[in-house]
Amino acid sequence: MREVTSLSIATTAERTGVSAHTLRYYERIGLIDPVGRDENGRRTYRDTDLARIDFLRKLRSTGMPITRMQEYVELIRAGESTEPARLQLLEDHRRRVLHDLEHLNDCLGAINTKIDLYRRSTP
Amino acid sequence: MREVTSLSIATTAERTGVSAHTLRYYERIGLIDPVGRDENGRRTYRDTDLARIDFLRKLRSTGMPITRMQEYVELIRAGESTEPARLQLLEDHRRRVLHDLEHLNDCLGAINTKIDLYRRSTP
DNA sequence: GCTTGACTTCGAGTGCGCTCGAAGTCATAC
DNA sequence: GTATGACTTCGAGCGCACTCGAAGTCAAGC
Repeated sequence: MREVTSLSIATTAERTGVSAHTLRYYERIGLIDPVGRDENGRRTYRDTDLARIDFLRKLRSTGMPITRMQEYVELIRAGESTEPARLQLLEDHRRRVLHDLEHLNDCLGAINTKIDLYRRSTP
Repeated sequence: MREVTSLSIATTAERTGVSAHTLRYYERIGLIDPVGRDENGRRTYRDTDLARIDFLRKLRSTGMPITRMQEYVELIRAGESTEPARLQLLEDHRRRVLHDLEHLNDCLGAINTKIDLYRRSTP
């Protein structure tokens, strides 16, 4: 038996780390294109869907707001001509991520300093 | 004229990047010890208050929940004997920050890959 | 002496991103 | 045939961390 390319919402939830509730929500708000359905009307997810979800998850978990993500997928739907705009959007987001990395590192420094302080006073 | 060590809430807000509303909120929920007051009952912040606020801000902006921060300041209030517990709390948080840094870097890679892809197809 | 504006308290409101629950359908297992 | 359990839709609810607004006080400027 081969690996099937069509997964249930439960399996998709498990594999992507996005709850079934959230998967439906993402579809509802247009973040995910309507996925396929089986003969019983149940959602079926393909590898390409999974890939999309994974990437969206990465955008989300790096702090991109839902509305921004909606813009992004709108651009995808609008066709190839929007590639420069998509590039722009991702580059903007990358700047944000780089900034966050810097900030996190900065804060890490302060936390380390504090930890060292406690270590010295409580050996 | 020397730098005064006693700042208004507005100046403190400006210097720390925390709004006056939020400063009062933090005090209300016990994150900041009650600060001094001038003869008119207005809050006055000292350098030590600023330092505390700055550090709390760093904890907050690295994802520590308010409740956790409350635990931390409770430990400080409870005296020196809680230093090991504070150390523990900060070390736990550092682990979290390190994990987040890793995650952010990971996502950055995916974003970069996508950007490269768009750059290639839209030269 | 009145306006301005920065402050005070308090509780209520907001925005985001889920998260949940109710009520219903369907297919397989027993 | 009925129980189980995974799914469906839909709208409502939630938790977090602020954020705001109303109503009042006070001091300084004009």
